[in-house]
Amino acid sequence: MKRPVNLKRAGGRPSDAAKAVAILDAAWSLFLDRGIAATSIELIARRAGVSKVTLYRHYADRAALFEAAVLREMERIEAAQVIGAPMQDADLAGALRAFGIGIMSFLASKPAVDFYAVVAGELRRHPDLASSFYRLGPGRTHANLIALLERAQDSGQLVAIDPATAAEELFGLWQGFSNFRFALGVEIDAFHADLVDRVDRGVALFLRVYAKG
Amino acid sequence: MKRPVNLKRAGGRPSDAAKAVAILDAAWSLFLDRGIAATSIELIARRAGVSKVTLYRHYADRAALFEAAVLREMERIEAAQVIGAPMQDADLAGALRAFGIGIMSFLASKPAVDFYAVVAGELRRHPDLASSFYRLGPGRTHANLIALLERAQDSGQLVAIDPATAAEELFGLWQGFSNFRFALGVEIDAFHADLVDRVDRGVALFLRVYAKG
DNA sequence: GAGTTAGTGAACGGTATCGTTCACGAACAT
DNA sequence: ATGTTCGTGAACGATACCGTTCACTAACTC
Repeated sequence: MKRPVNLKRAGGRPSDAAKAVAILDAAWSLFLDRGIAATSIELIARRAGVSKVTLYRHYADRAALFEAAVLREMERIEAAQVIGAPMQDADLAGALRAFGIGIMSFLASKPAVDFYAVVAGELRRHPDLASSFYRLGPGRTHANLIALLERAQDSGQLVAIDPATAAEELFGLWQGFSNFRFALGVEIDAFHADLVDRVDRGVALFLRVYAKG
Repeated sequence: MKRPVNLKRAGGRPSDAAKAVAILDAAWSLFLDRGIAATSIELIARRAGVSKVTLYRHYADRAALFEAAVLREMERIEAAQVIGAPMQDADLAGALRAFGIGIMSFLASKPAVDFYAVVAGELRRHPDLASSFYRLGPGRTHANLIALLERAQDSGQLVAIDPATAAEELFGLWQGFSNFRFALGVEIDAFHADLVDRVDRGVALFLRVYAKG
């Protein structure tokens, strides 16, 4: 029991929160540059402008620091996400369009692409992080899209189909082969340029098949 | 100039090719277990049952060994792939169905999922390998599917559309959210169970919109 | 002021890795 | 038999990293 945390924490020099975030910033940028396994604690401390002792005071060890960095990035991404917000879907096509633009812009954004590049190789060895990632990412998107489609069915705008299947199809129409582009970091500018048209084409095709009346 | 390769290679003990493949086998299995950066040369040599000197005689350094392992795995995968083979497409639906089943079975197969898990994090730092991967993988699939659709257009089975766009849409219908499942290694059994139905649904939806007549 | 905690820079012991070298035996061609 | 190459096991020097300790200063509470 080295540090009796939360025990008689009365006086003493206050912990510098800015250093904690500097450490996470440094760690994340190094993860991007050279990968997780190839990034040493010493290098992180140096780039953060912090002594190694300070780093170890904030994060118990390599693994704890890694998890903290990944979780912070997840939260950032989650906070920046506006997809699936409860929207007025009087106009179903408009709602789908907005949803598609939101999710595809997000997937093609630098934070998302970077995040994926960092954690992709590591997730298989961190099942807890992998499931968190799945829930916050594709799982949530899928659920939100299902909910949207169900509301449209309830209001008689869509024919009766399995919403989960339909949601996969619609998302697939938007995504196409682009998941490979995101993973490899290629042709992303071109994707952005075509994004809105791509989403509109997907919505149009989807509604031509599933719209009622 | 340590080893004047291909110079007066007359006598001498023959190089043991089996050891070279044993090294690649060991390297790949270790890459899968612990990741590329966390796998040491010494460990690879030990698992391959080979001395470190022998390893260095076959592969100049870490990077060369890594590239050799990845390239061999690419070739294996390419050899096992039968997608896009010239097929009789009197029956367009049947041709699309066969194509879809082929490509989606492949993407969900263990070698493909494993390959992706190993190289995903590393490709961003190996642009040459990344472009090779893109060409052999999604690029080739896309091109083959485009060719198939163009033939269908020429024979009057499809309405006039941009084949590249249509190919993306069709592939997207097949894939849906499954790229995330593959990358995370989750729900792959369930995907296999539903694979044929999924492909058929995609083909049906696609043809309902684009089939002529 | 006293007491307590945060932070620094430097150094520690221990371990691991890289790529190489050495002496030696094994397998081939001539 | 001779020469040449392949392979082994062991050790090498160099470097890097981990997580900790030390002596010291800085910042805060009481």
